[in-house]
Amino acid sequence: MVRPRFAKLSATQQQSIVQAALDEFATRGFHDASLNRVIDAAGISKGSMYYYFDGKEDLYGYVAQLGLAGLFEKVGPLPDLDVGDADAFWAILSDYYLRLMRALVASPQLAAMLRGWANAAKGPSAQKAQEDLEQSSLPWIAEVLATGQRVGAVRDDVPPALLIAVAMGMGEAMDIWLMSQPDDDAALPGLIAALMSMIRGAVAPHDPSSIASQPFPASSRTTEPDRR
Amino acid sequence: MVRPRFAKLSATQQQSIVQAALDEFATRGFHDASLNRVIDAAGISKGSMYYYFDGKEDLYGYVAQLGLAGLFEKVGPLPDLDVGDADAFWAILSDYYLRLMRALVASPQLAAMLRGWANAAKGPSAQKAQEDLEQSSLPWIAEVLATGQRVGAVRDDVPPALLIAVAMGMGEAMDIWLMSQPDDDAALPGLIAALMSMIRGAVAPHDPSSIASQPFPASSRTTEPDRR
DNA sequence: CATCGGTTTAGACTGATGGTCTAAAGCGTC
DNA sequence: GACGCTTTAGACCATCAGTCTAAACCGATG
Repeated sequence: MVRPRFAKLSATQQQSIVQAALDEFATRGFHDASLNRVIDAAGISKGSMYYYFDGKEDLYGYVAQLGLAGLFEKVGPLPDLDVGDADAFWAILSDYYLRLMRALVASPQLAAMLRGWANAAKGPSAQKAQEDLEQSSLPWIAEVLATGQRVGAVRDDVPPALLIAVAMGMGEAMDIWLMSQPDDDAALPGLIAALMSMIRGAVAPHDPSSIASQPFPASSRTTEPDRR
Repeated sequence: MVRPRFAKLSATQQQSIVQAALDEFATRGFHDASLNRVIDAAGISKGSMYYYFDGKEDLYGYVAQLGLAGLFEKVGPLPDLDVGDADAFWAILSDYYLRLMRALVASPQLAAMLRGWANAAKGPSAQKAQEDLEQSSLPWIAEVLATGQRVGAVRDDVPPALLIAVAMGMGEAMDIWLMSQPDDDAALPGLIAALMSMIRGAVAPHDPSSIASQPFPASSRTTEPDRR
């Protein structure tokens, strides 16, 4: 944990450390960030750094938490969701999420830092390996989705890249969850069925009357076609 | 890329290297795996290792791809999905996924290795920092889900832990996708709406007649209640 | 003012990492 | 047997996160 001593530092000194850490973590991700560089940039000695923080993770945690706290302060607390029916629930949640993301987009450094925790954390180098691995599964998924759209099993009101990203996110979460379950072979089919019903729910076309979602604006279909 | 020279090695020597790498990566995750240990375990010299592989990521990529190839060989290719209506599409996909996960569960080392790429990769140490970070958001999400269930906005036929895992996976994917988009403030509301409609689709109760999902077996509700 | 004691800083040091490099050994071919 | 390419060995490098000791600082007390 952050040592309480840190709070006793002068505001400017606190900020120079936090800023140095933010810069480093945001640009290089957690894994490739160098504590030594942070120390240099902050203009303190190694001894001082370890006097204030338990280590790299501790520093990251502190800075991230600080950033998040600022974010939530800007956005305010989550409104009470228990005020009406399901539609009201989703409307409130949607609005809050929008405000949150707007605030996050407004602080690119924090965004980069948070994004980098699990992902860009694998620095520029290790990312290549993952890309290679994903490259083999990505066309696969894309094709499945395309087929799904053809047979009317998959919605087409959302940019395909987003559909793929979310589907992969779901898949990853499910895989990890499944792998962390006791391998009860008998329970597996039920679990898989539940998982697929969730994916289906997310990805299947919706009855427009039951879900009042405004149509997706075609303008922002400029979704990094270069990324492949 | 794996140097072609590697293929010229004797099968036993190839296997000793692959096995050593698999052991190391599976037990310690990518990040905490030590190439030096793999080299020792495989009984080769550093020079040889770097003569056959470009580096750590390369080795990981090769071993992972090898494992995946074996998996898909066992399971067979994805059947043609374009054979009927949406229901057929989902039925085929669901069945294939089930077979895939069964095969994966049957090879725990490969499972551990893949799981460890992004997640357990952060060794025992770094995990704590992430837990701390998630700890603050997890109860938050859990509460939102609970409220959602109360107002009928969230399904309750799936273990809450799974619901949370998948919802967080979706959220993470969306956040990263959103952050990687050009910040077109005007397009944001439309995007968020699309995202929320996907989450809603995944997480909302389904009309049982439209989605023939077998009810979730209450037996396997033993989903690590200790993890909190 | 002097001394004492806790707090803070400095930075040398440790053991480890992934990766590089050079020199030698192996070995097939002429 | 000698040449020349392939393969191996392992010393070496920069860098990393983290430890540790000794000095500097500084307020309180005599």
